[in-house]
Amino acid sequence: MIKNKDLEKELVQKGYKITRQRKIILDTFARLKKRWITAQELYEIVIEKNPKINFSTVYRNLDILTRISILCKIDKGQGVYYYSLNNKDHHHHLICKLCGKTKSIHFCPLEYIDTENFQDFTIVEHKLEIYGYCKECMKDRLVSSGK
Amino acid sequence: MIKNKDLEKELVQKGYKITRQRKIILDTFARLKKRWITAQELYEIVIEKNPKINFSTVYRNLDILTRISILCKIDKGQGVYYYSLNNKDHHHHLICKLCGKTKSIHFCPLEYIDTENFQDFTIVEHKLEIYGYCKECMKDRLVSSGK
DNA sequence: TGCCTAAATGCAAGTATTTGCATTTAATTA
DNA sequence: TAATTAAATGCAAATACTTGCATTTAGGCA
Ligand SMILES: [Mn+2]
Ligand SMILES: [Mn+2]
Ligand SMILES: [Zn+2]
Ligand SMILES: [Zn+2]
Repeated sequence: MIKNKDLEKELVQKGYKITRQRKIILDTFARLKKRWITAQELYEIVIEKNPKINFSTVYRNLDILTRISILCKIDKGQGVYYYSLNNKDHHHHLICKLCGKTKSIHFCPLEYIDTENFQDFTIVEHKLEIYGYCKECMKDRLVSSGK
Repeated sequence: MIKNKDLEKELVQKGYKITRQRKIILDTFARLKKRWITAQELYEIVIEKNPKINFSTVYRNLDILTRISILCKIDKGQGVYYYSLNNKDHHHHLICKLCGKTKSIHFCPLEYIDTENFQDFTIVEHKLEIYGYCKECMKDRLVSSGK
């Protein structure tokens, strides 16, 4: 169970203020657990509790929460970003190009890369996303292509 | 030397038409060699030769050329995409967060991933980008932080 | 060469996200 | 508790990119 109180503590500790808007946003993600939502979907949930919250406040909070790793932000290839509570452990994603389903993988390329070859480049971040078809969607593809 | 005639041949072979607009775009990338440019920069070069070419034509062509791997598209983290002629070999990028310089690397995570573990997921694409600081920018950072 | 048609373009409107700036507010301190 | 102030918010405009639809055009064929 993810407690929004813990998330608030983390924010305070990093010097951010706990605003009414931010509380609602954190609370929403805590209740959604690991479900992925878009900025638009978050906005719609959030205005139920505070009808005058602004879209740019939503975006600014998504940005901060992502940068401090409370949220995870992914591009499912649909022209919109998806957000959800981040796992504590470092991971990447498999993303189904058809249904958008995602799966975390604990493989990380940085463990395999020969960083000795990059003395002249200091790595600070990386992004790996793997796209394809999940089992179910692959089945559908085979069927519709006449097996 | 990259010849735009070769690029045109590739397009024809894949069933695309060679329009006046497309010729100018291909020619521009061929002449720029491996320099990275944004859609805006391309548009500005291209209207010199045909002042009535439309921005959406530029975007649509960038999209097609990227999808068929004639161009490579990267996110340097500045809120705009950069495009350049693609290498023929599969590669990924190191991107400097300060000056935007990029370096191709021929390391690919898919060679290290244990695909046996993903029988239930069919991989068709992947995206790896590594961000950090290049030698020069790292030097500047060390200096400005008081060595 | 002229006709035909699918593909490409132009244009205008739409979408997702970001930003500048004036105002409000959370949290610190007196 | 009231005063202070940096951070956060609201609002409106900007940016980067995409899309629908009417029109044009490349390239195949008679
Ligand atoms: Mn994640
Ligand atoms: Mn590349
Ligand atoms: Zn799927
Ligand atoms: Zn640099």
